[in-house]
Amino acid sequence: MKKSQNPTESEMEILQILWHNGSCTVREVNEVLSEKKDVGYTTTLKIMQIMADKNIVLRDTSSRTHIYTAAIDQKNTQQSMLNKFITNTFAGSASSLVLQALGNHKTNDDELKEIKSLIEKIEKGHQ
Amino acid sequence: MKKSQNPTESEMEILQILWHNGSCTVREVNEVLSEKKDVGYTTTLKIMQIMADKNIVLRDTSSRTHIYTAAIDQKNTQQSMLNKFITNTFAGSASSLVLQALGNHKTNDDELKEIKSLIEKIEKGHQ
DNA sequence: TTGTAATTACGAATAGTTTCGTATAACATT
DNA sequence: AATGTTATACGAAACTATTCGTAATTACAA
Repeated sequence: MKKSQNPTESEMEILQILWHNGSCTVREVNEVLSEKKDVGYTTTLKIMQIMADKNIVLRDTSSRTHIYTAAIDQKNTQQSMLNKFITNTFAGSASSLVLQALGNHKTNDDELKEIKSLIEKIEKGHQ
Repeated sequence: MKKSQNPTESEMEILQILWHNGSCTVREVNEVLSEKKDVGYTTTLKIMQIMADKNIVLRDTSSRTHIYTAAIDQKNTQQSMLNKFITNTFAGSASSLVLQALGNHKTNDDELKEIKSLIEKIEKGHQ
């Protein structure tokens, strides 16, 4: 078994689509991708083939049109990338990342509520 | 004016040192870097030269031993990288990033306090 | 002034990513 | 069967990042 690395940027774009839509064909993924950026069909195909080689996605080849499915978990992947990002960009300080993230993005009341209740849970743990 | 790109991973490692220590020579940076990972002097030198080309750092060449200083602001850089990261990895949702970051990292009471007071400020803004 | 050590400059090897052109195969339509 | 359409496979080109060996330069000391 190969060491599972973090996905590249292009691979993440495709993973977002697969996580959101479930199983997809290359054409479906490429159509969503094309809304945001100029990308050729064979480019998307190639990246998805590479992802299949890396076991980032599963590929059902039983019919001519292959069906791709994310093979790695969204939360786990995000967590692993977040850890690396905090180390690399915020010198390991999760809280300074949180402060910047909250300070510069619009957050609705429900989300704030959720964050507050998580903080309270953490504070209880600190007692 | 050139389009300012985000620093690469290796460049970020060096920037962290410059932000923390102020102006440094290549040797100083390389010594700090060597504590964490195996890296040759000329490798560090090369990256810092590239950074000077990109205007990520300033270089004082008046004496033989060049002195490097970060030329980009820490907060701005972190913010720009954070925005990209949220888009790419968290599908644009800052709050889900915050939840994951708080949930999986140790945060001390002072930091939690700071985060709470920021949330209150945001809530006031929402009224 | 000559040698030694430290520093910078240069360039090349490697690896990984991204992109896409072309070839091939499967299928559909007439 | 012939033709056109759609899909995958293959491979190469371009680009970026990383790493480091070697050469050239400079400074200082003996």
